[in-house]
Amino acid sequence: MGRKRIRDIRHEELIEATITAVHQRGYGVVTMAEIAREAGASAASINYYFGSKEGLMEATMRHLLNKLKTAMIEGYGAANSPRDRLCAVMNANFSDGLYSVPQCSLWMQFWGSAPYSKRLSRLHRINRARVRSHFLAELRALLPADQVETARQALQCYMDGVWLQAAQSDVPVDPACARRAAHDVVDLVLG
Amino acid sequence: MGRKRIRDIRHEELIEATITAVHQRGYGVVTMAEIAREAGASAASINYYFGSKEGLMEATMRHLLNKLKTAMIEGYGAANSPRDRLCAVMNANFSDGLYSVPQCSLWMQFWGSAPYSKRLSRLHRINRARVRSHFLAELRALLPADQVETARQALQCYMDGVWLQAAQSDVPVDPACARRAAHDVVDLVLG
DNA sequence: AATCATTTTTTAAACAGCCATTCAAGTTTT
DNA sequence: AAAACTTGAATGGCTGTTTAAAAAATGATT
Repeated sequence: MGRKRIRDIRHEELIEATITAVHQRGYGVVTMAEIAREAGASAASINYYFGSKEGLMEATMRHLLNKLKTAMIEGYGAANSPRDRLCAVMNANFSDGLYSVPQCSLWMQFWGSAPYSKRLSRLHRINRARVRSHFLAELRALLPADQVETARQALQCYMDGVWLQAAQSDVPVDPACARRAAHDVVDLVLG
Repeated sequence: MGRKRIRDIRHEELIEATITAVHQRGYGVVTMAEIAREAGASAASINYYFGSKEGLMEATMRHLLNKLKTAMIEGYGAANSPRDRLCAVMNANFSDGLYSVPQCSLWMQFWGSAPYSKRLSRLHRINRARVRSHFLAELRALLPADQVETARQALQCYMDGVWLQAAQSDVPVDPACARRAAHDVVDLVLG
């Protein structure tokens, strides 16, 4: 039990430091030394735990994707109408623990880097496919077949767009407010 | 007359090469040498014409922003109802000359880098404000006041989201198709 | 047309700096 | 004692930028 403790603690610390440091300095520019300083560790220890810079980035992305997945599953279970389940997907993306400027910033930087890394683009593809199929499943129960795809694109692109905007905000964003706006958009799309 | 020719030719060549090279390799990773090779020139000549790597990037962004501005003004003049003008803004963003994978890719990378560069973030802010005010002006004529802001966000975020998606596509995108989808979304939002 | 001084354009090579990664030598924990 | 953890320092490679010198274009003068 104790054997695994330190390893887990360092993993979390370094991933949190990565989120902060990447947000502050930019994905392509941030250095191992900066991330290490943010975590109060040394650059060498990052390689000890993650093997390489890319390994750290992948682990950080996995961490965020897991948070998203968890939030989604949680909200999905509580909802019991198609419309509520649609909103649950939105709520997950705009949940308190996920929808913050540093995390949206990181997400956007990952989007930018994904096309150039096999490992990152795989994660990206999987996540996008999951969101997509959730949307489709609910929309099919609510709209005529020929409107489903338009509605899905509108909702999914809206979600991405909001994150993109949040990533560039220089003031903190308000998750509750974003959720309310998202519900308005859902209602708008459902007519 | 002939005096200015070479300078202008090189500017265009290098900017085109930048779009291609950044799309292929990524904004944060692409090197001066790679861009130069793409243009059939030397890295030193880039500095001769643009002063620095950042100068080249700024010039490239300005080039794209100008294309967008031109396309927008053009379509705006031809439209003569609020709804058509809304579509004109969309059409500009999805016009044949602008809506391509490499250019969307560049745009996304630009979004990611903007927060870390005074010069780039200024360009970004100006462009976003222009789109925003165009949307608001038309929506005010079409919707009750309390729905205008929701509708604007839905449309603007949708636009950004579609670009984001295009940037990650590994097959060419279809501008005409994107415009049609955008019109559907406009109609959806207008009810 | 031909010459030649001047300006503009081009690049190879040198420069200076930075960074991810490795490694050996320590420290701490089990 | 063994295993796990930590890091300072060395390594090797790569990058943007500068420089100096050559090549090409230009324009004035003959």
